[in-house]
Amino acid sequence: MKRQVQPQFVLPISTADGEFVAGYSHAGLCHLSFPTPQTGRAAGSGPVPSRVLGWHRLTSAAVTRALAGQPTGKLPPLDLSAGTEFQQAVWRALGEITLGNTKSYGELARRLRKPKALRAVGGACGANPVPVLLPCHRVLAANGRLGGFSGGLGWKRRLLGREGVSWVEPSPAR
DNA sequence: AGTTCGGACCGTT
DNA sequence: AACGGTCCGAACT
Repeated sequence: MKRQVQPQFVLPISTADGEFVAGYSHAGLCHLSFPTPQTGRAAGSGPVPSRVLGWHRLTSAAVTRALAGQPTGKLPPLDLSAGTEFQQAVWRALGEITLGNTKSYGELARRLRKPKALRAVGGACGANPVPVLLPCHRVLAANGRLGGFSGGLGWKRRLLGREGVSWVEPSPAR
């Protein structure tokens, strides 16, 4: 059961690391994307409700602080309804990993009482609609190895580094 | 010590 | 039916 929740309002977030883009539904923040080479698309449809503007202020501040390796502070309501039950469970668990700490995919799977679903956990992390704020970058492979990252490993290294976390680089071969 | 291989396992498309 | 942001042990170097 998956639903397609298209963001109704799309607003930019300019940071020192580039322009992020936040998408909102009527229920809250439902999408956050990393800066892309081609930026600027203001795909806003119609006037933006003040309630959404308020959410966006929270999102902007949270992203800026997260990029600086600081606590995000208050977050806007998150609309995770686009995900399956399993994905939403993983995403909620992501929110419990505090700043500067990490968990492995296997540990997350165990926490969800599905110890053998560690691979599926990886997939769910990759489908995280709100990266950075839901800290999927704090999920490493076993033994402290870096693991993967949908947004590009460069971002994972950058985010972890700014939080003071150390990791083990993957072996050069592949 | 480190590295490669191969199977096992789960949710998603 | 096939693929992953995996893991573990075994068999190598």
